[in-house]
This record gives sequence, structure tokens and C-alpha cells, in this order.
Amino acid sequence: MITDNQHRKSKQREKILELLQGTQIHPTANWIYDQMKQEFPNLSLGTVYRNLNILVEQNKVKKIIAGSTFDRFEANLGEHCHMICEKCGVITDFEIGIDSSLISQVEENLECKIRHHKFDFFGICKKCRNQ
Amino acid sequence: MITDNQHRKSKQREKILELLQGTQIHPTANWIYDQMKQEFPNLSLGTVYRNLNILVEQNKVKKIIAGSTFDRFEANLGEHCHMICEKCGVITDFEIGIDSSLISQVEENLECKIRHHKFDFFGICKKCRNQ
DNA sequence: TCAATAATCGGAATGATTACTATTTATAGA
DNA sequence: TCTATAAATAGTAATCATTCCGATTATTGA
Repeated sequence: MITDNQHRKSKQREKILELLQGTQIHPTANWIYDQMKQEFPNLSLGTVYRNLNILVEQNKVKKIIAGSTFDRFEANLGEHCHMICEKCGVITDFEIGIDSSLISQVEENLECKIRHHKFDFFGICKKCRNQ
Repeated sequence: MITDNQHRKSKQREKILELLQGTQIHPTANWIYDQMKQEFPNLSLGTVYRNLNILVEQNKVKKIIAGSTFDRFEANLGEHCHMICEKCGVITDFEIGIDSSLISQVEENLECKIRHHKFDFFGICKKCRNQ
């Protein structure tokens, strides 16, 4: 049984997706690697990266680029924004009412086709404020 | 005469700022390096990076992180969004009416302090569409 | 079960950025 | 203007996330 027409089943990839679906912390490749080491003692970091890219390609996971030197990933596929704490680095999801006419407004102005968008907020999170 | 309390004047840094202020292409460090090579034959790429970081620190330049493996920079300090073409990589600036109540809405919901935000749109630019 | 070939591991390569050090240059004060 | 101080530079080495590669292992359709 093949999961899709492109890729065979892989225990490692399944575990990566499962880990991403079970956390809110928007992990790095290295965090995933550390979590998996016990179950897959011979795991290679390259395997984590390759499978993350496959999952992104399959639209099961999204890559977050948030000003760090490294990428982070999430399995939350719903429309949402990120608030990135500039002190502790924590990323918090939240939903926001984006006016859908905004997209067509941009498309008309620039005569382009918008496929997706990203709204990020940077600041100091609740926890860091209270310190 | 010192330009600010932190840094002495440097011909290289002045030229970097001048280049950024004179272009719309949101250059990379390497592009700046190439442009400067004739005027500064012994220029070091490290000098470009160090000065770009100083200019960002001085709020004269902004760093753009737009999904590439490398950073890009701009001297357009006004509030604006970016439309990044997923085919050719061109970044186009445009102004958009961001409801200012949006920020306070986020701050209230998450009990955080927002310092800045970034709204990016990804798609296919006018030029690439017509090909 | 078996052949085909995708996925893995381990390590080497890549590429953007930063760090280090000797030398050069800008600046403040005499 | 001259000089001492320390910042800025050039050149190169180091760093670090990510990708690539070749040999081995695992998954799949027949």
C-alpha cells in the first residue's frame, strides 16, 4: 500500500508527521531529530530534512521562516498568523479576520496571481512581559 | 565629525546605504559586493555584511527574510508589504491599508506587546504571468 | 518469495553568514 | 597640523543549517 503516488511508506516520515501534529511549539528539524532518536537510534538528520521537505510538498506540513537562522515547521494547516517573541523566540498561533477582498485588491493593483500570504507579528510575549 | 555616537564614518558603509537607497530590487549582500568592487577593489564581503547589520541596527535599512536561503535588504522605511514572485523571485513593494486596530486587537488577545509586523504575499508576478 | 527501486544512514559538501587578526583609517585632543 | 587611540577594513578561517552522495536496507507489486 502506497500513501500517495509519489512516495512509499516510511516509519520515519510517519513519526515526523505525528510529532508535528502533536505539538504547538513549531519545532526545528533538530528538535524532531532529538525526539526520534530513542525510537530510531540510527536516525540521520538528513532523513528528517528530506521527509520534512516531502511533507511540505504534500501540503501536510508548513515551513515557517521567522527571522531565525534555522527553519521551523508546523502541521497546523488552518489559516492563522504567528506572533513571534523577540526575546524568547516562542511562536504563538492565532486566528485573525483577514478581509478576503484584500487579496483581490493586491491582485488587481499588481496584476499578479496571489497563491498564499503570511502575516507575522513580532514583539514581546505575555510571559516575557511579566518578568 | 561622527555620524552617530556609535560608529565612525566609513566610505564603504556610505556607499552601501547609497546603493540601497537607489534601487528597488531588494538586493542581497552579494549584489552589493559586486556593485562596489570597482570603486573598492579590495572590498571584503565581511565588510558588506558587517555594515548591513550596522545599518539595520541604526534603522536606516531593513532586512527582508522572504523564504530564500539568503537575506535581502531595502532602504524603503515606509510602511509597505511585499509581493514575492515564486517563479522569478522578484520582490515588489506596495502599500496597503492595514487597519491599525488590528495591532491592538492582537495585543489584547495575546496580552503581548507588538513592535512590528510583516505582511507578505506570495504568487506569480505580472511579468511571469504573461509568459 | 523475489526483483525493482525508493528510503535510509553516515558522512562529505555547500553556501550564507560570522568571527578572528593584523593592518589601515578616522577622529579627538594637544 | 600632528599624534595617540581605537574603530573599520581585508583576508581568511570558522560556523552552522541544510543538501547531496554512495552504499545498504526496506517497501512494494508481481
